[in-house]
Amino acid sequence: MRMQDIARRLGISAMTVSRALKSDSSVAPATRAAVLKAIEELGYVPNQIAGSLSSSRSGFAAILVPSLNNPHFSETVLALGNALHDRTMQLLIGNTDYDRHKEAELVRAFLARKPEAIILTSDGHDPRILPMLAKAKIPVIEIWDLPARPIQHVVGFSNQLAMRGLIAALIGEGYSRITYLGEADDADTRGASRRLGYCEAMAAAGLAPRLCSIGRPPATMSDGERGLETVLAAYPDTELVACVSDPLAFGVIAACQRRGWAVPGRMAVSGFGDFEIARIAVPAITTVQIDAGQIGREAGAIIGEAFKARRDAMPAAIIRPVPALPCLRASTAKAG
Amino acid sequence: MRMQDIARRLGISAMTVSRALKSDSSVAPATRAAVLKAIEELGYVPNQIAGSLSSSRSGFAAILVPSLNNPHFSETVLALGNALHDRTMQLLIGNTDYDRHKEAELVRAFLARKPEAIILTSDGHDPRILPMLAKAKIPVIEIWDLPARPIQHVVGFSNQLAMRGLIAALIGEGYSRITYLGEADDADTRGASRRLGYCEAMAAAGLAPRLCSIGRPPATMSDGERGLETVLAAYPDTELVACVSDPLAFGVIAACQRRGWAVPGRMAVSGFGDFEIARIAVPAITTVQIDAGQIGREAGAIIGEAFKARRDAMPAAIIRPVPALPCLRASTAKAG
DNA sequence: ATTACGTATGTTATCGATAACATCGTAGAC
DNA sequence: GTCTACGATGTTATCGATAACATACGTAAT
Repeated sequence: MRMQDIARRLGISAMTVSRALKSDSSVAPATRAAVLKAIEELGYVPNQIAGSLSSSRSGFAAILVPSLNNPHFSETVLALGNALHDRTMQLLIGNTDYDRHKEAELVRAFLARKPEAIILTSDGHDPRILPMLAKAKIPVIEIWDLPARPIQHVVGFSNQLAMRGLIAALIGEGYSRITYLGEADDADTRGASRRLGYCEAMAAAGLAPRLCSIGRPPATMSDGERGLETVLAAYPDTELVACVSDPLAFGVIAACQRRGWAVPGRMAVSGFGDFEIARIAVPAITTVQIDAGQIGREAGAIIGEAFKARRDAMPAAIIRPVPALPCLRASTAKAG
Repeated sequence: MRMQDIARRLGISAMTVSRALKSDSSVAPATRAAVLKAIEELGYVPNQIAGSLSSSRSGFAAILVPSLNNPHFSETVLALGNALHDRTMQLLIGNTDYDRHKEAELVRAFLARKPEAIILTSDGHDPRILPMLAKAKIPVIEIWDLPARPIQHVVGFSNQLAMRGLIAALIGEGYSRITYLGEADDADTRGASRRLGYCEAMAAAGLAPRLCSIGRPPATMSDGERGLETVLAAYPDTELVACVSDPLAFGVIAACQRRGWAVPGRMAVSGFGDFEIARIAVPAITTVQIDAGQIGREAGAIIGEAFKARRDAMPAAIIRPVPALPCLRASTAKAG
């Protein structure tokens, strides 16, 4: 069924049907009512593929996340989806699985569908995507970090500074034998940034870095449970395990509790991200607070601004930092 | 840039370029190599919108989930995405937010993009989507439950039977003052099914149901933390809180621990779904085991079968049950 | 009364790839 | 050596909506 069929049925032209479906175009109220009624009765669903080809507006934006399973990214995706919904745009979601090659493949596949904007989460990209993105001439937004050399717009924070701040605060609390537990793979440069931040904070306090790693990202609760062994094998005198993320920290805490070790007391643990679990867990987990939803909303706002700017010309790159502050909780409390 | 441009550059026709990009069509190896080289050099990305309109194959499937934030659904989505990737299909993801109206809106919006299959997660649908789905003439797969009146294909399990089985097992362990904690809103009929299963198991044991509810779905850890109060206010003698999901159960356990109550011992808690947290938490949480990934993979397989069947005609509805068995863990262990 | 303009609608061309059909050459069969 | 068949490629029509332009009519301004 095509617009043509609706039109013929009403003795009007397809163009009028098309116009009746756009709220801003001029159609007599009676005509519009008749069209909508016919569409409803016939259960007609317009073919947006044809519409997109003709109008060269696809009506969606694409977002690539490293892991949909990560509640943080899904919260960002959700918030962005809602923001776009208000602009009657849909969101196409891609999962890169922390893999640059897969990301490049997805970028190509998505660009083939002509998104009106694209949001990238990982910051270390396959260099081949840059020319493709440039040619696409659409807003590109990198989120969840502050890349050294941004492609275009950015909404994020410095993972390095954030982790450095957290570790510095913990050193301030009196900890010194702090061991870092994170991913081995440098493909996740957010993880690498955090590790670097840890090293800097240690160095600033005159302490040697103590690094341990689980496998490749994402860092899961199960990784944390196993990770405690790794940490103790390498640095038996560890008094605080600084984890690359909250779920990993939760796993470490669980492993401690299984051994009958008090957290804090026998062992302190910190995370990163302020996942829900960090607030609910007993003990509550010291972490770095990030508002994942805000990142999504800001990205949505930038898309809106970019479209407005395109009309007025002058699409300047927007760098929008979001806060990422240490939040000390029970898991690293010093025995009072 | 169009295929035409690539073609002209090589002195061939656009059709040959098109063919060079399909691996199964007959093109001279030298020609194909030249085309691929030119495409690479020019950074050409085919316009799939035009391709879809022409070939009437959009190359993607759509899935609607109630909540992307729920790690279970995101695992299903992930597994399905991988399964489809092998068929060079992409996955368009929609979030219904446990809202039938929103679901209907998304179904319409997705169908406008002509997906080649559609997967629905919630089982209580807005009746208006049925004619639209029927007209679309594509495979429809309902997942995560066994609907009383399936639209077409199904991959899932009976939430009602699963919860009944779990509660029966717990009654078998010697519990009787079991209070159910779940969502209030009937829009989430999976939750309603589980509640019903609980009621049946209690009735079968001659016990009166003890129902408490948090707000509308999804049930979060925070809801669980608050939920303990609700339970104790209504049924102060509760010895086991049976929760609609694992995160909720975790919240209840955390609330108990904050009060200094031993779990189990002073209070037992069960969940549903076998989320990672159920295995890692201390104590590990008694739950119903579901393989969320398997549901996604099976759905992917059904899409494959449906396409094969379409060629051979005869698209019979496939009902594929997946296991959902009680798994008793420490959180409901009786003091030995 | 006439011009001008705006609203409601129709007509035609177009978006870019691909299906379907047409053509040409050449390798192998007899 | 001629015929057949198929592999490689070109040509044309098409998918369905919409942009752009065209038309017709009515109303307000002069």
